[in-house]
Amino acid sequence: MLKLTKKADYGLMALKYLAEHPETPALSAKDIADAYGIPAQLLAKILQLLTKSGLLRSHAGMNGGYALSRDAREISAYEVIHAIDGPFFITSCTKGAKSCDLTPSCTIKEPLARVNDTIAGVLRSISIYDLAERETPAGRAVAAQALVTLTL
Amino acid sequence: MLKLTKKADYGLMALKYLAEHPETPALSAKDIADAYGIPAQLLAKILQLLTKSGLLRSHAGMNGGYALSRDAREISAYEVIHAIDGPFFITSCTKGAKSCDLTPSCTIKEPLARVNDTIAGVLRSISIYDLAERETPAGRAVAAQALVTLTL
DNA sequence: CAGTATACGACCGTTTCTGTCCGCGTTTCA
DNA sequence: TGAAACGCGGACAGAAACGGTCGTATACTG
Repeated sequence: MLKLTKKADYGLMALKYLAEHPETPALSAKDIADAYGIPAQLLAKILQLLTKSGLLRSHAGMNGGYALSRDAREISAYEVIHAIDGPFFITSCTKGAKSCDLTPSCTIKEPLARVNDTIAGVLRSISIYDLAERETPAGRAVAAQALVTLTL
Repeated sequence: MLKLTKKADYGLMALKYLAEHPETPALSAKDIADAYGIPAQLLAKILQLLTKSGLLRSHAGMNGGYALSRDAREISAYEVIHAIDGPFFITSCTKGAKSCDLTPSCTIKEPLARVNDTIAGVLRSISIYDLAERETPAGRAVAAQALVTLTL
């Protein structure tokens, strides 16, 4: 419940890794998988999803692999999660048009939809660059600050 | 992914329903289940969990049922979700002490933990009362405002 | 051509989720 | 006192999601 899938996790890790190696033209799925000790074939599929969503660019053949298609600052965690796990919904019901069938049941869904938007906003405010930042000096102020207002 | 379970949903709906009927001394699981058209036996178990967590008070026997143990304003959505689905974690790894086994893999977990806290904070700022509020005049200002600061 | 890499679909084992069943204890009321 | 209405709690089964693997086709490099 309210948990990222491992796929999304892996995807974020992979993008982070790519963001940390901007010098190399491309990194293969295996390279990244080895770096983190995650299943290579699974990672490959995740990277393919990210490629289809336009977050990565791929190149086959020797010395091929994947590279970020934009600056790490311009890729949000939300985009990554959305690309991998599909549309983002807190509730099981609120899936597009057809809500909870009949029954005026889900009067609760409306406020929860706002919560959903709030969380999505938080995720949107976080970029891969934010995740990739190495050392975080204790005394340092805020690197990224997301002001979110939840209005019920 | 990042989705509430139906149980949590049902739990929130049930508490909302109870909050909307403060006059009645107690409502049975069946009453609430019928009101929303959800499986009665399943709801019963959910309400039992909420009772064990101290959010509800139960009374057996005829005309028994459940009632809020505190004012609806004093029960947060977070408490409900936590009571039903257990500890709240965005990531699969961050479960207490033992993180992602070996490999310095999850350097990504640290920033995500903050996201986790942020979301938890949002959920904590929402009470059952907020959910239960009926009409929300379009022109009305904010009913509840949660200012959340995400610091990466 | 040989080697390396992505692309993509099929498949499977495990876990989690949802929902049901059943027997038990408790309270109320006739 | 006994039946009915209710909460309590374990066991369990079907369904779906998840995590991961395999095999094969395709694309690029040298």
